Amino acid sequence: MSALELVSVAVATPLYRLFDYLAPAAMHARLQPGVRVRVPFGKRTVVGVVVEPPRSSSPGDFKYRPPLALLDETPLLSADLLELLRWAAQYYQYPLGRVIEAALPGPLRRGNAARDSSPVWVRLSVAGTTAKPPSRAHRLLGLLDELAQGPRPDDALDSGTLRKARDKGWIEDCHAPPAASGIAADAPQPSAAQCDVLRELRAARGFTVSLLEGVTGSGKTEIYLQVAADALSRSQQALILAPEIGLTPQLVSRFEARFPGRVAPFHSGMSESQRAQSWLAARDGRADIVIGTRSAVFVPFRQLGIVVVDEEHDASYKQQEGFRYSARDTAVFRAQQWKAPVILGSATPSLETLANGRAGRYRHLRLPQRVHRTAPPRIDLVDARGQAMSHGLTSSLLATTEKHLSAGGQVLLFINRRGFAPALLCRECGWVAPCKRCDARMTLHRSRSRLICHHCGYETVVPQQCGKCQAHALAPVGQGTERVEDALRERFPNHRVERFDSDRVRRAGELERLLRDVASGDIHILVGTQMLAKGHDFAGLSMVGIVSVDQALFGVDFRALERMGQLVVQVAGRAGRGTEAGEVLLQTHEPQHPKLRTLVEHGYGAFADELLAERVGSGLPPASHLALLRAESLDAAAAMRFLHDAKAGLKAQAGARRGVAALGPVAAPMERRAGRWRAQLLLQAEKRAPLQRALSAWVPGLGDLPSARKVRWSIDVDPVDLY
DNA sequence: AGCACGCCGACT
DNA sequence: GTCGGCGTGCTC
Repeated sequence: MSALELVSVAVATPLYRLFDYLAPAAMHARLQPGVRVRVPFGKRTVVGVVVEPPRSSSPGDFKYRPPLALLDETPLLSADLLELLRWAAQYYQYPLGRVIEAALPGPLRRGNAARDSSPVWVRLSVAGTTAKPPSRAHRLLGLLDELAQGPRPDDALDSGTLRKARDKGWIEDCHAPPAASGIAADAPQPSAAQCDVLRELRAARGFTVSLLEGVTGSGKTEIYLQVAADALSRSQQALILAPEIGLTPQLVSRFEARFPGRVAPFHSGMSESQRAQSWLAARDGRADIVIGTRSAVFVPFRQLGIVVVDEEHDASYKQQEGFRYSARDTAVFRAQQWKAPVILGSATPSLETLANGRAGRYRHLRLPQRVHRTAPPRIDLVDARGQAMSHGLTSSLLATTEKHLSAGGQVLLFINRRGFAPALLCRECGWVAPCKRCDARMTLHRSRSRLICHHCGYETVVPQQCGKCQAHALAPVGQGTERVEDALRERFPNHRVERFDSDRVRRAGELERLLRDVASGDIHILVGTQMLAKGHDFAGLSMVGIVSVDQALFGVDFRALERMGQLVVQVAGRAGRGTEAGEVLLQTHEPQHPKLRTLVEHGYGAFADELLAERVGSGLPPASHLALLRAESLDAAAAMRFLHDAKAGLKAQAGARRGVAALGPVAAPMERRAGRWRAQLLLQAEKRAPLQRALSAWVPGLGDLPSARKVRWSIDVDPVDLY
């Protein structure tokens, strides 16, 4: 062995390569893959991760620099985590250093020690139990009172008061009370359908993927709880993914109630240091169940035994910028790594997952019945053609709303559009207020008296005159949540109407507060966007009105219809009280649209089958595999030029592109956005392997094209939309 | 991405 | 005479 060895280090840069450092003999044994090092990088110092075992150097290697410091005694990233990250970097064509950066919680990414800094617990000392602080020392008294109930973690208490109490000798550190081992006894008796599903799941050995199809309220969460219990009883851990933080608290509390002290949450609503704690707790086996959003799929485990992806169809599992991974697909890879089963749960499975089920790659399990309710809601179409409309609401929709309100029911009206109106039109000349930075119309937000572009955030005051003919004839066209909210307030002045969208519900906790008012019956009419479509159970909701889905029927994106169907079924699922089925009305100007008819007459399954058949016919996913090279630039022609060069580069790679078609480049459906001109090149392949081969040979060199200088580009493997 | 180097316009 | 614009080159 030579005195100096080379180590390959992944550094967070956009470069598709590793960097070698020359390590002194004293470091060799400890420079194992997964260890973090502080290294000089250009003029900076950065934290990198060793990704290859050290190898011997040759005399010509003097150009390399030594690492400045070794940051871990034992690898921070286990071999299996590193394997996962390497797979993701390869599959999604993103530099390994940046993949690692995205997978590590902030403190660990910055090189902080990987130690358990979970809170110290404190309790009353013997002296503390009889302590008599002066009655004016409110805080001190409060602390002693609280500790009289039992030990508390110090991070939940005021540090100044703690210090005073420590100085007096009234409190002392202690161990955290042991987490209740095993499982709280309140697991309900599973239904017959749940028993069938559980029997199927338990019969499986090793890696299997199961699609668990079940409507809202069919008891999917109980299945997750039971399979997690199975894993825990084998001393294995569980990973549970949910699409949004908004839904995680409920899931966390149900798991926390069943498995006290054994759950580690992991989502963007937590502080970075809390996330680092959960990450380390799972890695070291101190936490048995990790529940989190997308990024939790990269949390390391000591012994992973089950993976659950709830609402697997949800688009938020796909990261839409930077490292564009799919947490659902990555979760499947993880389960395979651990030879563990994975459950993909949904009432409205994605076409990808359904196709895998039809092909026999995934098992398809069903929970057909609602546990507490009878029939799933029927959806009735309301023909809006020729009907009198008031702010987008037909008189029949309003009449049904009135019927339910007077019967004491609550009503949800769904519109997938924020603001008052999606356009401001001149009735004289037809001019529509445009965004000056995008190929888009400005949305009128009347409550704030602003025009706002929903694509770039650009805002202006509301103009009084037409921008073209100066006429004072501007009128809002179409409707958003604000307008429907106003219309309902006017029509039902004695009922409380609340709006649920990201404008109204800005701060954390606000949604919870409003939902409490819904639960208590204070709110009678809920108007909102997809925020209302997910998760929340509304016990008193007897009617759901879908104001419009017509844009989706003619949407440019190939997934527009699929998403429409999922959204409609999810929103419709909110309706129903106790054992009464709810009433669901879907208002449309296209009541004869064949897809809409299939959806309401034959249900999501038949609807999905039709869409799948069409995808096969048109060669779109899941019948093919796509990768999208996007580029944007302030210069109108630069993005297109780069994509042409990129395409020429692909064609030059003779062998590599067999089985891969390159379509375009074409201007993006919205060519100008936020002042940038955008274009895209689509790669399409029947099989994944040739696409992957072509990408690996092609993407790492794209940044070296001279025309890449003037553009921002990105590659999106398995894109969810083509915008 | 950072960060530095390098070569041409409006300011104390 | 300089401060600073962003083109272009490099990162073990």
